[in-house]
Amino acid sequence: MDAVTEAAGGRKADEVKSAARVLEVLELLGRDGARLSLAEMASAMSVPKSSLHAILRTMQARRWVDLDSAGTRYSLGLKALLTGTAYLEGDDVASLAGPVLDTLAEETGEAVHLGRLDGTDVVYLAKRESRHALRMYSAVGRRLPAHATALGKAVLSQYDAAEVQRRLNWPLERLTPDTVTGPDDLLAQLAEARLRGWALDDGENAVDIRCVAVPLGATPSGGDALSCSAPRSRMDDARLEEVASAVTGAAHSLRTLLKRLGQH
Amino acid sequence: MDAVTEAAGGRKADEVKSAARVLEVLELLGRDGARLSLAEMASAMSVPKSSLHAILRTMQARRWVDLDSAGTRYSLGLKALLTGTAYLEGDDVASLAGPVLDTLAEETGEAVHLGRLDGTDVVYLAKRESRHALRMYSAVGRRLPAHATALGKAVLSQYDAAEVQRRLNWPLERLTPDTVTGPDDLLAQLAEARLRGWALDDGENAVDIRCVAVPLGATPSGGDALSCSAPRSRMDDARLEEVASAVTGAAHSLRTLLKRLGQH
DNA sequence: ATCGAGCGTTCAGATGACCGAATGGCGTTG
DNA sequence: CAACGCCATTCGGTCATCTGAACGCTCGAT
Repeated sequence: MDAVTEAAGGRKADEVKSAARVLEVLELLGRDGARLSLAEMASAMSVPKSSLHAILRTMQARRWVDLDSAGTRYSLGLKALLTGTAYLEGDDVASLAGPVLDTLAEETGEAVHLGRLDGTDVVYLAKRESRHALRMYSAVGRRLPAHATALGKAVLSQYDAAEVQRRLNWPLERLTPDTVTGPDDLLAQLAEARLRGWALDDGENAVDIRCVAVPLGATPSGGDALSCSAPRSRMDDARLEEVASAVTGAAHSLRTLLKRLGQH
Repeated sequence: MDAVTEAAGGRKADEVKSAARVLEVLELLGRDGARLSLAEMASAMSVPKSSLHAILRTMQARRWVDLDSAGTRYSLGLKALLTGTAYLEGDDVASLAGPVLDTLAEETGEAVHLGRLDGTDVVYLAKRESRHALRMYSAVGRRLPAHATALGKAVLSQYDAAEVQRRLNWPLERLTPDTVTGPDDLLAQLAEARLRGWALDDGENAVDIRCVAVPLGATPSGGDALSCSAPRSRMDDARLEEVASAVTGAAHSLRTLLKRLGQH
């Protein structure tokens, strides 16, 4: 029955306007690295300046946004730091993953990640850096399109074709020349991943980066997966298999820890 | 000129009610590790259930809070993860501190922190873990009273007595038997820290933990400091001096990096 | 089975927020 | 030196949110 609200190209139904705006401000400042003026934000959000002004005053008073000394540029405040880390501490999967990621990072020597599917994106929940000098960039909280990452494909491989069709926005966004964009290609890759037990990203998200991921199965909060990424120069096909089995082992350990937790 | 707003023992001036409530929800879920029901939150915040209900619906639709499968317990959502890390990425001090902390952690082998004063609290902006098995607990985003931490005292030692009196809430909260609570004791410690160049926390915040901190001087966003913490068993007076000089060196490096950045 | 306590949810009236235009301050341009 | 552009900020009328009480529901206890 919620189709009614979404139909007619309409606004969201019963939303509290200023509540939604607060969240939109946080998302805006979080995305663009901050440093925006009131006028810039108002136009970006299509909200009257005067309305946004009152909201920003409230947020500033509570230290959720900072105003620079000139009084003209807003950025995220210190209170914003609290929520991110608190989310991770309150999450069973993320907090149990620590030791597993440590082990996996040590075994492989490469960058390893815990990711979670959120809509059409994958969000990094935790990471361990590669010990090599040549590193890939990543950050906890960062989002990447699910269809272009091993993590995303690992999670999606647990769903059936109809579910995948429903969840993603077609056509898929292209990030590199190798990004898969059509449903047929993606579904074929997912089927392969399902059989094999792990998903592959071969330069589909960042050129020259190969990445292997294994889904964690039914976790309370949607779909999680573990991955290991490295530059192609350190990840030939043979090495890929090695890494995949290490990641599979780590995923198995984490699943075991989660089961144990579930039984109190 | 910001004294005007704080003066007059001010009631909340023009706050947008639902905006303030959104932030309060995030703070509440962030503090208590989440898992709260609507009724619990409503009573904790002294807000009618029905009002909070609409706000939580809005937050849930945007994935800033999650509702468990039973539909009765709220926790932080995935969007909350974005702001915390974005704050750190947008902050010059925090992003330059990485390598400096790495070096300091390697030199000392103990837990090292970058902290920032926020009101009467110190917030951890970054940390590196001790390499010993016996570790102290800490987390980025976590808050501790400034007067009971080396980080807080390091920052406060840069202000004069009147400023310190004004900034803190007297009497100071007692966390351990050794916490200083009176103005005279604290001001004496701050004067000592100013002369010596580093501040000390000797079990005033957590029993058996000793911590050394050095202020970073005038940073754009208030007061920052670097610290190194260890259990008393690994931190006798001689070791304290050693560690203090390592932290001082690290603080100097970081100040140099910041100056260089300031000159483009 | 019956009751009751707790939960999330709904609704119509009262209150407070939102909006657009107008104001005053500041740095930059002609 | 003056005029402009851009900025944050204020103010009263209109409308949407907030409110408190009532509802249906799922539990656990009687």
